[in-house]
Formats: sequence, C-alpha cells, structure tokens
Amino acid sequence: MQISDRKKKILQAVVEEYIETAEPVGSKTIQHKAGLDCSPATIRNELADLCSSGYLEQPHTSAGRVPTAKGYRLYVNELMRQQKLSVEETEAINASLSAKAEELDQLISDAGHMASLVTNYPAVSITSQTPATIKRFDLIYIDPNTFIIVLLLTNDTVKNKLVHLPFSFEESMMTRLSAVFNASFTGITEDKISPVLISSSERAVGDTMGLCSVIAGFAIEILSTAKSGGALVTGEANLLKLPEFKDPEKAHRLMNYLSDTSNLSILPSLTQDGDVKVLIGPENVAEELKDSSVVLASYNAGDNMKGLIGVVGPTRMDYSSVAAKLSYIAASLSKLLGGGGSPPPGFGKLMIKGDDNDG
Amino acid sequence: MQISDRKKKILQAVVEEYIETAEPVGSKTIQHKAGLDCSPATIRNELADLCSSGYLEQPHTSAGRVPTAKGYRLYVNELMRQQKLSVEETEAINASLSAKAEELDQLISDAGHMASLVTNYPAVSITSQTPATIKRFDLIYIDPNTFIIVLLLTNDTVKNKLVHLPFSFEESMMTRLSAVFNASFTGITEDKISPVLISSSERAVGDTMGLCSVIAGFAIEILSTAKSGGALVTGEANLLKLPEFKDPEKAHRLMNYLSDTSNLSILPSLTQDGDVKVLIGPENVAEELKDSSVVLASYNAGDNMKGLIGVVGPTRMDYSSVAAKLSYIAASLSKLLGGGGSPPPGFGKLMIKGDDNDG
DNA sequence: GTTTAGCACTCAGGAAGATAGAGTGCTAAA
DNA sequence: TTTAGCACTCTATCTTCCTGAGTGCTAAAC
Repeated sequence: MQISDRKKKILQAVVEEYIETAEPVGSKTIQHKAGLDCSPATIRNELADLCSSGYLEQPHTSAGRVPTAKGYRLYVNELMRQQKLSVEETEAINASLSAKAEELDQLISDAGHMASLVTNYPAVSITSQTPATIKRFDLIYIDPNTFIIVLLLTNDTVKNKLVHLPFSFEESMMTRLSAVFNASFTGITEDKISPVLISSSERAVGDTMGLCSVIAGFAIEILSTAKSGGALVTGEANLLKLPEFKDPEKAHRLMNYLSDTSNLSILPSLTQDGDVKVLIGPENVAEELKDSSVVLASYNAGDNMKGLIGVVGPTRMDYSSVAAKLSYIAASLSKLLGGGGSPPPGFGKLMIKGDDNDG
Repeated sequence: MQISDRKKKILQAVVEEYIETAEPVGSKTIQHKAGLDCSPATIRNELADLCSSGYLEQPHTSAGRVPTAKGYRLYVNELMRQQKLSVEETEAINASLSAKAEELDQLISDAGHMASLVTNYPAVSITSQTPATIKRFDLIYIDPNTFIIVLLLTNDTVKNKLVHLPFSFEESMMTRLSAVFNASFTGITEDKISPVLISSSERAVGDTMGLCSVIAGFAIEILSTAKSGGALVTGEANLLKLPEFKDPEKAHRLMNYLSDTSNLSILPSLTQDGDVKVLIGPENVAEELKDSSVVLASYNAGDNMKGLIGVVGPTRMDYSSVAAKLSYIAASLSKLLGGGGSPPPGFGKLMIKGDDNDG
C-alpha cells in the first residue's frame, strides 16, 4: 500500500508531537506542527485513513490520535530525521569514556551509565565473549604455602588467583606444574578437563597434595564463567519520570524484568556489528517488553568479544535522538577498545588489554 | 520518662500491626492483637498518652495510630523479638552464597542480591578497603611485544594487566624491571610514585621505551582505585510494591538517590564489625532517607577489608526479620571470606583469596 | 483511682452527578 | 478535493453526598 506524502507528513507530525507530549494529538495541532496549508478538516480525513490502515489509533472516539507500533515503525524506517549530537553531548561522552579507559569493566559499566544519562532511559550494557581457551599458564611462587596462578586466555584476557595452602611445597614444583599444565591444559575447552587428565598430571609432577586439582579447578572455573558475558542495567529510576509508568504496577513489572539480567542475554543475538537496532513494542519477543521499545547498538570490544549497549523505554521514545546517542557511544567504545580505531594517546594506554580485579 | 508495661505492649502491637498492614491501627485491633483484657476505651486512653509522649501519631483526628520514628526506635531497642530464620531461609542463603565462593566480586554481588531477595527491599552491598600497598611485582614475558604485569598487594589481592607494545624488548629486560620495581616500588603509597622515581628506574634498567612508565602507571592506577571500595545496589524494583511508594515521584527520589553510589560511601563509617545497625527515618543524615529506614550489617572480608550489606525501606519495615536475615548473611560472608571462620570444604576452595577479571 | 459503656463528632475515601472542553465525524457547500 | 459548520462523544475534573472507622469526652461502675 502506498502512502501519500501528505499522509507521511501528518504521521511524522503525530509521532513527534506525541513523543514530546505523551498526549493524543489533534488535527489542529498537526496543522501547526507540520505547517500544512490545509484545514483541520482535511487533516481529519487523512487521519481517518491513517487510522484504518493501522498507523494510528484513537484511545477513544473524540480523542486525538496516537501512533501504533506500525506507525512508529514507518517513522523509524522512513521519516525519522537523522539527529546530530550537540558538541556538548559528544564532548561529555568522550570525556566520561576516555577518562577511565584503562579498566575495561569500568569502561563498559561507564558506557551504560553514560547511555542512561544522556538518554534519560534505563540502559543495559552487555558483553558476550566467544568461548576462549587457555593460551598459557604461569605459576608464581610466593612462599612455601602460597603461589599465584596466572592464566592468559586466547582472547588476551588475563586471570589470576592467589592460592594459599595449609601445607608447604617447593619452588621446583611450580616449574614442573607449569610445564605440565602448559603442555596438557592449553587450547582445550572446559569439558576436556577430566579427572583422568588431572590424575595423570598429578602422577607426572609427583603431586600428592592436590595442587593439580586446585589449578585445574581454577581453569575450569575460568573457562566456564568466561563464556557467559555480563549484563548490567543502570538508570531504572528514569522510568518513573515517564507518564506511561505513573502506575507503579507497570513500572514494577518492567523493572523486575530488567533486574533479572538473564532475561537480557537474548539481546546480543539481535544486533549486527555497528548497526543500531530498534525494536518497537510488540516486535519484542518478551511479554514484558511488548509495550516498550528497545534501542540497541553493538560495538566491537576487541578480540572475540562483542559488546552491546541499549536503552529501554516506552514506545513513545525519541528514537532519533536515542539512536544517535547510542550509535555515538558504541562507535567510541569500538575505537577505545581497539576494535577498529587507533587507541587514545597518553601515558600507559598503549593497546593495553589487561584487567584489574579485586580478589 | 518511664513507660508502663501495658503501654509497651500496646506500642508493640501498633508497630507490628502497622508493619503488616501499612494502615493506621485502631484501639479495637490492638485489643485483639495484644490480647489485653481491657476495653478499647482503656486502650484509647493509653494511646492518647503514647501520642502525647511522641511514640505514636495520628494522620488526622479520628484515624488510628501510626508509630513515629521515636516509637520505632523504642520498639527496635526494647520490644522487638529476636527472630529466627527458618531452615529453608538459611539453607537458601547458604546455597546461594557458597556456590560461587571462588569469586569474591561475584560473592559480594550475590550477597547483595540475596539480601534483596530475602528481605524484599532494595539492598546495598559495599566494600571498603583500607589502603594497600604493593607487596611484589612479577612480570611475565610472553613474546617480544607482550608481557603481563602481576601485582600482589599487601591485602593479598592480585592484580594483573596484559601489555602489548608496538616495539619489541628482550626477556632479560623483564628480569631487570622486576628487580627494580620490587626494590623501589613496593610498600609505598600512590603519591610516592613520582616522575623522579620513574626516571631513575628507567636509568637503572636502561629503559628507553617507556616500559617503566607503563608499569608505574598501572601501579598508580591500582593503588588509587584499590582504596575506594565498590558499592552496588540491587532490587530497587522492590520499592514499587510498597504502598508508601505508590507515588512515583517519591519512589523516583529515593531510587535516584540510591543509584548514585557515591551517596552510599558514608554508610561504612556507621557500623561496627559484627553489629547490625538500624537507622530509622530522620536518624539518617541524608535528606532523601529521612522517611526511610536503613538496616546495615557489616562483615569482615579478610585482610584489611570491610564489607557492608544493608537494605533500604520505609520506616514501616520488618526490622526484626530484616535484621536477622542481614545478620545471618553477614556472618556467612565473614566465614566464607576467612575473616574468622573456617573456609568451606571442597575442591579448589582452600583459603583462596585470588581474583578473576575480564580485560 | 481505674476502667468501661455510651455517644456525639470528625474526617478520609468512594460513589454519583454535573460541567467543561477538546476533538471528532458527517454533511453540505465551495 | 477541500472546507466550514455543527451535533455528538467522551474524558477529566469538580462538587456534593454518604458511609464507616475511629476518636475524645463524659458519666457511671468497679
């Protein structure tokens, strides 16, 4: 079905006005907003058409019009103006993101914060790693009861653990353990680490104290947790400012859904690198999101790692502005994380991909 | 001022009934609840007294009574029955906490989740570390362009970073760097790491490529971030179920306050190890918490590290149950983290204090 | 002196009705 | 095809009324 230009203009006016005011839009308002030189009566005729073709709807007879999901979709696909960020906005984002560029976890969480801050919607920040294996084992002997395990993974992240044992061992044991683990435990997936493999290693190094078990246990733990990425939600409080969530019941349902991060794990499958994806109302699979919209932007977080930032809000969302902002943040992240740009200059920041943690 | 036993009984009945129903409590209800063998009229006389001495108040003439902060305080200090957790509750907490005992960050965040889950209030989880210094440097040479920095801190946490440089260096350089850093950079605080110290190290090892700067930069970063602990808020959505937050405006104010974790950094100063602390309404310093209550429990997270879990809710909070639950969780954490108990048995879990991170 | 029954009084909250106003759809003329 | 005119619809708001829970006070009973 074809839609006349005038209808599109009208639809656009309805969407933009509704986004701003959250009130059904009447014919007179549209006339002003769209700057059309025809009377409200004419616009009413067009509105009736747009209603019957499903782009708009009326909360009740004799109310103004409200966009449907189909209406928003058309708007997003064809009518939405590409929005430019203001200099202040880009500068704020840049400053906030690059300040902490040394710490990846921090950076990703900051990106979520930032997304929520600039859009005024709850934001999600998700990372998903493709399965990694261990590239290298190092064992650092500290004292007769203590050593540190350092694992270098194929995705260039480093994991460590301090192990303190109630019995003592010799430094030479570390060297032997290193050799065996580097020989037998590198390049394999979690399920390949079997009790058989562990006991054969124990025999190989003469370990009667369970050192191999400790190290292997840590390896299993790392491999199993590394494959599931983390998700983070910030700024839920923003929902409560919106008129569509003045019913606490409704707000509660959505916030509850968002607070269970396992619900969010499907999102990464929906985006393609570099793209901004918009899911409007019923386009969402989850029942809890059927009358909300989600805007997602993915970024490249370096080797084998994909990141996603997104915001959740009512279908009446300022798609244009939100998309622009997320897109910018995602691009900045890709750049900062070396996924396609030059790293930021500065002291101690040269292509560094390590990590920090608290034990 | 002395309060008769009967008045105390009545106050207790009012508090407990109000906690349950969130409705002002009338004299008849109290008669039943407290099982007093006197008439409602008598109780009304007592209520009037309790009102004038400030333990109760009336939303309006001819409504029932509601406890004031002073009333809650008396209740918490003297009248509250020590509540025992059910076996299911303790088991649920134990299971959830020990399952992930290997990862400290995870454990702390789980504890927050758990606190929110069992109490149905938003929970905060805060850790504050007392300043640590670096105990030991290790540098692991990976290839001519790559090495890993491993720092062991005095509080027995381990930090690491993979550094990939655009120029190559020899393995022997690592050994020299290790020696210098272990000699000059251990045991000192962040502000002692001066450009002068760095350049003298560069001269000592013959570093013309800025390797010393990279390592020193990482050390500074670690020392400066390690001293500020992390805070985490979970379960904010729970607020919306409560009748006192049916006004979204009110809920928004509190959630906004909580979402800024820097607001929470004063909390640790309020508790003593092992104690459960209750702050009722206006006893809170922050304006935003003046009509909410906070219950805090601290735990010992091992060397030089103090942890705090707490929940935030309306003054009408089930103090007894919340205090019992938090206390139990805090005790479990202290135990798990080796701050005064035996570590849990099991594969790979022997007094381990390391950490894992994603870079 | 304390307790209690009786009673008039108060006040929040909900139901019912009245009103206003925004916006519509339709018809008939331009 | 557009537009002016007009009757109509429906929500939101305001007012009024009513109900019932709960009080405070008084005077009698214990």
